[in-house]
Amino acid sequence: MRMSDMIEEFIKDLLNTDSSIEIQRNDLAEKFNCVPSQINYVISTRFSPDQGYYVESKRGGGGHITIKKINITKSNYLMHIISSIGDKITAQDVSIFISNFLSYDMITEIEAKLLKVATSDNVLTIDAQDRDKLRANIFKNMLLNLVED
Amino acid sequence: MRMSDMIEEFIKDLLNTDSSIEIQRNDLAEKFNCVPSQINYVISTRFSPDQGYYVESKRGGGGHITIKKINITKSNYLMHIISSIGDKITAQDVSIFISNFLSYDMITEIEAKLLKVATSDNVLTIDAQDRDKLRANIFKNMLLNLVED
DNA sequence: ATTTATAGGTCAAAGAAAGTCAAAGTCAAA
DNA sequence: TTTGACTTTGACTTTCTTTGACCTATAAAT
Repeated sequence: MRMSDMIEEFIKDLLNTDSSIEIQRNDLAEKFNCVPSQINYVISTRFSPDQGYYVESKRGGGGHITIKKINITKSNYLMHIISSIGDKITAQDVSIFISNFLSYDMITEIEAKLLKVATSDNVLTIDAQDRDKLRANIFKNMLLNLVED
Repeated sequence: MRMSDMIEEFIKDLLNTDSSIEIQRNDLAEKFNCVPSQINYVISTRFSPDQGYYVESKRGGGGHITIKKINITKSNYLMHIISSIGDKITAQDVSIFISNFLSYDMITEIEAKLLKVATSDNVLTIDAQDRDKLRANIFKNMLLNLVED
């Protein structure tokens, strides 16, 4: 298992008992035997606002990083996501969204699989230049259909 | 015996003990003394959706290829549908399939909507010649993931 | 006030995998 | 014996992760 994944898991575990946590970058880096900037990498790729997290930090003595899990309603969240997606999206970004929908219990496992499959690189067998555009279109339209009516 | 056949056999052996496996392309290539892209060839010719396999992968450090074998006996009907669909399908035919699934209570309303929207003409914004082919691919892969596992 | 120690932030390069595509090879059937 | 489907190979590309050098902000000490 990748180091990034382990760190991500560790943080998500913390967030499971507490919706807002405070970590110390250097401590965490030491715990996982990695460079401190690795923590930034994990946070920026797995705990972005789009993913429903709010992050703030403070430098200097007693510095720390606070990560908060935001709670929003399903249709609000979905609508927000839909409008935030531009006319292109990568498979990775889709996958981030999906794991968040899951962690918020907004969709079922099967629905997650359907979303993932219908937008995956393997399945979208067209020129790479056009793929992200097509993917955004499919994804947004599928999401629209998940918004409660 | 052809190398492709040996690799195919090897992977199928793995899948016999485990319905979902994760391989490392380079490792496997090394094991068989072939170029890595040979693995892609084997996967694309022997582990397609029509053959009951779902494939996904991730690049970069810690990258891997996941191959999932769908349990055919559990969902003969769906597998039959999947393999009966050629490499092209129209939106109309998809829609017929979907209403059948619904009337047999094989899928939920939401799943039906997801299937429909992900394969609709409006959403598949590519040249008409390629659309039915892409649609078949998306549809089959989505169905594969509805097969209970 | 200024300095020093203590955090965290940024960014780009290097590394680690996998994907693509087309050329070249093989082999059986026509 | 030519053709065409299938296979093998490798150069090149893309994606994701790890690492480290350098930068900035804050607090504590002087």
